[in-house]
Amino acid sequence: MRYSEMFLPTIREVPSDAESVSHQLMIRAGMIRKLTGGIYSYLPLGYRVIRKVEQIIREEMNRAGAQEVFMPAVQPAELWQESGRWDMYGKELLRFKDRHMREFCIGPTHEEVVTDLVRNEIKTYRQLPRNLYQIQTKFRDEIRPRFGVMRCREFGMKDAYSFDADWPGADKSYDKMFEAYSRIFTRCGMKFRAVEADTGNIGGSFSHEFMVMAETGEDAVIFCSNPGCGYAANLEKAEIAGPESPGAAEAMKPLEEVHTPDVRTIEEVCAFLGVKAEDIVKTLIFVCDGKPAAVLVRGDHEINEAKLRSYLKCDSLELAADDVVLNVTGSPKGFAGAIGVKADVVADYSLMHMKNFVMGGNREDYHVRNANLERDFRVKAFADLRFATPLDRCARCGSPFEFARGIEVGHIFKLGTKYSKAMKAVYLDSDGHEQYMVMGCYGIGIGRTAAACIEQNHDDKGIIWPMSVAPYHVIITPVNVNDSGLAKASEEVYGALLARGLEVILDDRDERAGVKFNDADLIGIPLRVTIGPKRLAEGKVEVRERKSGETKVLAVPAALDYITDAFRREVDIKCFE
RNA sequence: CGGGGCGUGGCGCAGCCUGGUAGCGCACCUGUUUUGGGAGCAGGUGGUCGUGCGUUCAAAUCGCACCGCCCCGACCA
Repeated sequence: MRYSEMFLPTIREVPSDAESVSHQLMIRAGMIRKLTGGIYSYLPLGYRVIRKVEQIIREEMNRAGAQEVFMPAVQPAELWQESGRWDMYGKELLRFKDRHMREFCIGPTHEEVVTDLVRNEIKTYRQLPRNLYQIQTKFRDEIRPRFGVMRCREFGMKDAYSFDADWPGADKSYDKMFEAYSRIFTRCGMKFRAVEADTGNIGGSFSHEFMVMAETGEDAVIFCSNPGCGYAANLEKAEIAGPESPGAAEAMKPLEEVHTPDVRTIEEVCAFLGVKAEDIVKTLIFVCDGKPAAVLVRGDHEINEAKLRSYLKCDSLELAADDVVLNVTGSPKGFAGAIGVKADVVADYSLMHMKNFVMGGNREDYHVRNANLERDFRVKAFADLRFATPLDRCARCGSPFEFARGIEVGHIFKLGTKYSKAMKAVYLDSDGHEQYMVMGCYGIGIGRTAAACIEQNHDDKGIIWPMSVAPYHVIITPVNVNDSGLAKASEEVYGALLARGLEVILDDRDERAGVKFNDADLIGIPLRVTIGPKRLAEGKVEVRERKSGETKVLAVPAALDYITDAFRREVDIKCFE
């Protein structure tokens, strides 16, 4: 493509409303433009990258035996009522009515539609397993879209759904997708880790997230430092080694109420009473499916709501409002404790052996010292309810954890029979008995993958595309298009590279060399051929690699071969043989 | 939804406090000189100052309301 004819508006200045590197660069490189909050257009350059990512996904999904379908974005409410998610999904689900006042939504995901499709067509174990996938636009009315295409409301997603006759089969389908995802993100040129994750409102028994490692990632992940163990998980999910063994027996001291006027936070309590955060027990009141619950953790720990939600097995969970706190504890916020609280009490494992601790007094401006389990209050159950800290140890092997940040580009779930039961997706087994299909579902955010790729592959001049997803492989930069010799040579190189099947930009704009070099760097084309008067007089051109900055001066035929080799070398996936 | 910030040519901003002429850089158009890392000179196009109501002789500027956007929290590919 000739640059002079392209719709490629690059921007020199950093847009003021873009925060993350990938967001800034996607706008500056003319890949995307915002239509409205969380809704973006892809311009030609951006869309080429999207199509490259999609193509890699297609190839790997097909290789793994999945088949591509295309399901509707608009979905009837009845299906969602059948699965129970019409009421559960919340405000993220964009709902509307048609002219007959029938209710619909725009699909944020497609478990309902695909389950409906499969239950109507698959009748026997002989037709299983099947894996159907699509690449399609989803809409999730996110509370706060941000970072451009990284977290937006309308976005492209590859979603796949597997249907198996039994659990071992479903495990096999899951493993195949795990393998396919690993190949996909490797081919996209990214460093990633698969980590165990919380299943959220998709549901199911088990899941892995594919995390692209980046300091700017929204997710915290932990890894076991022992390579032989290999445990890795989202911080939300990360299991902490169970209760420690009891320390030296300490005698219980008498409970003592202390006046602590206007002392509410852990920091304030520490300062006022001269105690350490780990000597305090923090009491938070939650409302779980309409019922209050008091949750206890040590003062230096944070409650993990995802763990709490899964432990309590509740659909809705939120911190209690002020009036509920007053009602349950008898005091305003800041003085809640477990003694005499009008709610079930659950506590983190770390409390099991605590003695003589400080906690809220359930009375305004009072705390208590020397509180003790059993003697002063009862805990209904102990569980792992908090976030891991750098002091914690791996639950599997006892080694220390390492912390990192990542961007969730893919998520695979073992759904089990959640949807097949709710929607009666059944088949007849070889004995003629009706059985529920065992499902899995597997998502990849397309735009997010492209954005994550930029987060990992850029420098201060712009994007550095891996060859496999680059919008073009080569850009030819004649230093001066008004020089007829340079123009002619550029056209020849352009034609020759196209003939070799490469995707090429010829920067035929009447701009100064510096402008063209900067644009080429910004949009991140992996290889640049510079054609200038001095080299050309010797029949030579320069080939520069974007990533390394390495420049080779070569005669034209040698340059063509070098470029072709570099292309093959980088797109070739050696890592899988 | 709660907390914070911002809306002024396409982009980045100043002006607002202390009401009275809309201004700067980049981009864009014309001419000219230039041509290997974002050129120089000369001339030029383009703005309902987010929207509405109010205060005032007079509002980008003061007040109120609304809308939009960005950042921080609960969601997720």
